[in-house]
Amino acid sequence: MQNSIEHIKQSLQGAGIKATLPRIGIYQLLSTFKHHPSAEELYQKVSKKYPGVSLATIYKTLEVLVQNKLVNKVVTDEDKVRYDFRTDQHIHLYCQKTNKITDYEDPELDDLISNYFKSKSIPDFIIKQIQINIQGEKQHIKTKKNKL
Amino acid sequence: MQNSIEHIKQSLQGAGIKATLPRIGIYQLLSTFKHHPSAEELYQKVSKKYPGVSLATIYKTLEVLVQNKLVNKVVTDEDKVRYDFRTDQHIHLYCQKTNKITDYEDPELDDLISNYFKSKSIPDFIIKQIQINIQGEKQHIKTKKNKL
DNA sequence: CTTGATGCAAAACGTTTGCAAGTTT
DNA sequence: AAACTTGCAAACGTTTTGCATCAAG
Repeated sequence: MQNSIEHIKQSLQGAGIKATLPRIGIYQLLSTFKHHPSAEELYQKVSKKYPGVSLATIYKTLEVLVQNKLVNKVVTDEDKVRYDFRTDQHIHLYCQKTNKITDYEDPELDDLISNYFKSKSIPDFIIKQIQINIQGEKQHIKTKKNKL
Repeated sequence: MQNSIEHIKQSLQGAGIKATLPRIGIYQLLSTFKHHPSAEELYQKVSKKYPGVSLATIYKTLEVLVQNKLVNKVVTDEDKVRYDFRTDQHIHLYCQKTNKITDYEDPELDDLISNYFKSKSIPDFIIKQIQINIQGEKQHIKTKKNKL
């Protein structure tokens, strides 16, 4: 299993940081989300499994994970920062109804963009990263009486 | 002149909000920037022309402008929110050296993306807006001994 | 004159910090 | 045992709020 405790532990140790219980819990939990939660949401969820973990530890841990490139920060129009288990280049879908951020996989679009910038460069600007965010509304399809 | 006091006043009144001195000052000042300043930066600059304007008013005014679609919010990896005079779809360049955000005009890329999504849609997701941000480093070209 | 905007100071919010006590290696 | 991590509570920086005063329509 990809995100087993053992695997999580190894990721942490591989990054050269101690595999403490709060870290394992937070990093593992994050790996299970399809959306990208805030520190507060992680705190709520982690607390269920590991009661006593403080919010400060959530923040400190997330910062360590980000510094060690195990996790990515995601900013939003909202106040709070979100965290993403994935650190590779991908597209984010922002649902304006639920405020949830999810991933969108589209290698074709990735290619389109990167090919475009191979031929065209921006004057006096060295491109390090191209970020694409798609805002919109997720449709929650019901099996019966489909609202769409 | 595009961004004259008169023109600014009309924009405010056209949006149905009172054209007060702080609003005129803030909105006009914002129109003159090539980058996208924070509330604090606007406060510093506005204060020079209109001493006595409070930071709270800057925030309240910006919120009103955003609500009335005269100004756009821009989020960054940093703590603070930035504000953009332009409300039409365009690309942002984030300079990682100076933390400045500037506009990048590329109708060709805009077309490329919008054409792409005409043929391809995202399952269960209604696209409202596509945002492209380019992170990188602005090169400050010297006249002689060009570093590039 | 009516309505809505301003300024002030206080509060709120997410996030960070210092430090003593506790864990991991 | 050494080095690092944790929890707590207090501090932080940005943004918001309540309310009395003031300005715009």
